[in-house]
Amino acid sequence: MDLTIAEENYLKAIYHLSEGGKKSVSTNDIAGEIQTKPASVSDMLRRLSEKQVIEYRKYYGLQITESGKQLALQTIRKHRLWEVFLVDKLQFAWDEVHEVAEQLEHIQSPLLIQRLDAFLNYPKFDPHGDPIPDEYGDVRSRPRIPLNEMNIDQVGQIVAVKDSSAAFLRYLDKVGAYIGARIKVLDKVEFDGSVEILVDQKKTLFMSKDVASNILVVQS
Amino acid sequence: MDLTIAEENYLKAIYHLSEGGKKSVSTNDIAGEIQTKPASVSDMLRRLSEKQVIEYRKYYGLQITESGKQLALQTIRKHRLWEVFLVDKLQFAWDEVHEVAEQLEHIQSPLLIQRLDAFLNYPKFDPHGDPIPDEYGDVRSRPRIPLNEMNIDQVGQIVAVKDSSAAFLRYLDKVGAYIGARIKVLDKVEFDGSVEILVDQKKTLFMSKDVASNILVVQS
DNA sequence: AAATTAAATTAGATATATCTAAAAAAAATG
DNA sequence: CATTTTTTTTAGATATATCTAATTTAATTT
Ligand SMILES: [Mn+2]
Ligand SMILES: [Mn+2]
Ligand SMILES: [Mn+2]
Ligand SMILES: [Mn+2]
Repeated sequence: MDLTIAEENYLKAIYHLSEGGKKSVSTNDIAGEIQTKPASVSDMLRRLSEKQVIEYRKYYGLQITESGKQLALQTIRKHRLWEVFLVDKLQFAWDEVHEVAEQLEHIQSPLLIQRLDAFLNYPKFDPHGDPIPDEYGDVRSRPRIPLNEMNIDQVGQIVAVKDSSAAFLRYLDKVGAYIGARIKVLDKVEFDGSVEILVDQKKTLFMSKDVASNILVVQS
Repeated sequence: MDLTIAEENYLKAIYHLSEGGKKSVSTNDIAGEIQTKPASVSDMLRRLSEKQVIEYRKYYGLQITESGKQLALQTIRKHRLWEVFLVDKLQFAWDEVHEVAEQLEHIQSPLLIQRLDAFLNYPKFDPHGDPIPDEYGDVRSRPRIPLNEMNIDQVGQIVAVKDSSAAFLRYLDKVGAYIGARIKVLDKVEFDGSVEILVDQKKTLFMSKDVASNILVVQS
């Protein structure tokens, strides 16, 4: 029982919103996530429910089913593998890959994904630091916290970004914050939550709380 | 003015049928080529005509326009580049690539194709020996003839296949006829048009006229 | 608790893409 | 050249996916 491209996009959005720590996923949330109107979402929820990838009671809410979760994870797996391909093999910048991966993730061919995975040397994370689910849908996720939650003098390493928009990623390129960079918190401003960090033991950076909260780190 | 995936598939079929040396392309031909019903074709011809990629008069026939030809060539370019990628980089066999390339050819990203072309080292031919149009739609086609039109004692090289079906390609694999192989015609049977050839100066092969007519060679 | 506001769904429309069955036009046949 | 056959198109139906506007349900406020 296959999903259409639209259904895959909706299901992926639902999965992301579900995992995003929100108690319940609303019709408006989904509409916001995939740039569509709530009326269209209601319609799609009915269809996804018929295909048993979500459980849905009108006006109450929805829950992704186990099979829905597996399908979403496979689409995410494909999306992230293609992103690695674009960056590692075709020299795309990390802010240029999203739209193309959004298309490539819908290509149907198990053999293709298996071979692509091998060709890329079984990567565990995509260019934005997000984990790549394996073929069984297992995700090995590292414990990671937003940079703004670190305390003064603590050290760590940037491992991912929460916001993958081109604007944010280009800003990070510009200031020299990249995945893998070692950082130390030099100062935190109580008033607005902004932070000052040392990158790679040589460069000092100021950033707003908003920016810092979209940078994910592992402490060391 | 963009085409949908279905429109791209129809236009590609029309282009192939037009180039195939046929004087005129019929509704039934198109239906046969893309596995659909003539009624659906009529409907699509009206739409392609509105988008000015074909000139179409009901019951009379159709002609692909210059802009239609360019669009078809770009889709063909993408299809063949992806085929090269699948075979050269992901170790697909030449009989496994068509279905996947049929999907990949519709991915929209000029940058992707430009980078893919460079990554593959600007290949001129796909795994079936078909020429890859350049980004301006120019095709450098070699003069090539069906193997069954060669005469006894003539020598040449296999450069392409006319039929790219998995069944035919697997047969060629089995008997050891591959693109690039040097051949010599040892014998031709007048009665049924079958031929006997020597491959790479060591292996002798018998093949029916039907098989030979689907193998394209350059004489040397 | 009634009234208001917000969220979600339904109704009805449009666009794409396909099909079967019927009708129309063109081609082939005697 | 009239008749039959084939080809092509149209009519009408179905499925997907989206929208706006109207309605319904739930949540919030007074
Ligand atoms: Mn997508
Ligand atoms: Mn990513
Ligand atoms: Mn295709
Ligand atoms: Mn090919």
